[in-house]
Amino acid sequence: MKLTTRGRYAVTAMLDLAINGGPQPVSLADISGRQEISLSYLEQLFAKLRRNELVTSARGPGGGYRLARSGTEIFVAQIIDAVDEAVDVTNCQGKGNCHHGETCLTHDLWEDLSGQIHDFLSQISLGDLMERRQRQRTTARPVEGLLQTLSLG
Amino acid sequence: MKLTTRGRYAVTAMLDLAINGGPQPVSLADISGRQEISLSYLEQLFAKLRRNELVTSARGPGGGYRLARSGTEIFVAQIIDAVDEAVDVTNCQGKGNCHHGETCLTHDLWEDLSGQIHDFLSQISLGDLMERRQRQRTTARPVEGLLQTLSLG
DNA sequence: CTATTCTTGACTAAAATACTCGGGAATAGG
DNA sequence: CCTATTCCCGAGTATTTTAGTCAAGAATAG
Repeated sequence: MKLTTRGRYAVTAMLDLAINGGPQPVSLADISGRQEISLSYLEQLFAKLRRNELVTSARGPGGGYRLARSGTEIFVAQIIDAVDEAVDVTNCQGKGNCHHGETCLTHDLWEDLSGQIHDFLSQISLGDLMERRQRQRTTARPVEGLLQTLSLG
Repeated sequence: MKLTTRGRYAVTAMLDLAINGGPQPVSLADISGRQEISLSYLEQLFAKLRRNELVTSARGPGGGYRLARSGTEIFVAQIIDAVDEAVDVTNCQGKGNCHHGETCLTHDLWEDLSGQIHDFLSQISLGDLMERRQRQRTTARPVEGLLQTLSLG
């Protein structure tokens, strides 16, 4: 699990799709305009999102992308996994060629840590993000503790 | 909050220090040998760790680094923050120059997400990691659910 | 037929990462 | 004092990743 701007782009684009889409597809040109992400870059991202079956596509005029399923069934972790392919936990990937056994331990450790983060992001769906957005719009309260109720409540 | 290999290097090195250190300092050469991280790279990382007051240093023969305080008082988030300076949440950093207000929303959203992860990693100390390592050594059980008891229990 | 939109692959500029190198400054031990 | 050891610091560099361009093509609605 990596946490980079690319992941943010992808989540942003998917959220745009969740908000502005529905039965009718949304073109990448639209998303590009709204979110100010270059069209060609979006194309690359969506190629991956499609391969990971998070979106479906329709060609031709009026075409575009649709969520492959309901926003409540698409999770942030899935989106990030789709575009930010897993970090290679370098050196000794299970090869056991570590010197004193120590090295491998710290790798396991890191894997576990990112696993925990992964689990955490696996609990947050696009639906949750939309719901929160709604709340933020209606009530003009400052941002506080996103998802307290969702994941750790 | 970013999650990269540099952060892993730093956590690994700090854990090495926590394990192999004590009242007497540990030289970077030692850590470099054990963890197979280049000495010069370690120097760069430890310069940051020192500036962030996570370690103290002693020059001259027999010198090296010590944890600035007990391992139970040093948290993974602090280590990562020290070496992986915060991502700039690009575009419109609070400038409000976003088009439809949508862009800023997704940025807030991402900030909140990484904030959550930050909080999570703020709960895990070097002491916790050492404790876990101990458990793993004594009992030869497969790795499972690191920190369940710690953070989400 | 044509404009629109996805699809693909190759290529590129810029940034970040993971280093190297060289010199210096402090200090423990002789 | 001398010397080896160790931290300290800045500059430079190779590699990788990121973010983005470009060009050609295939599907399809109207």
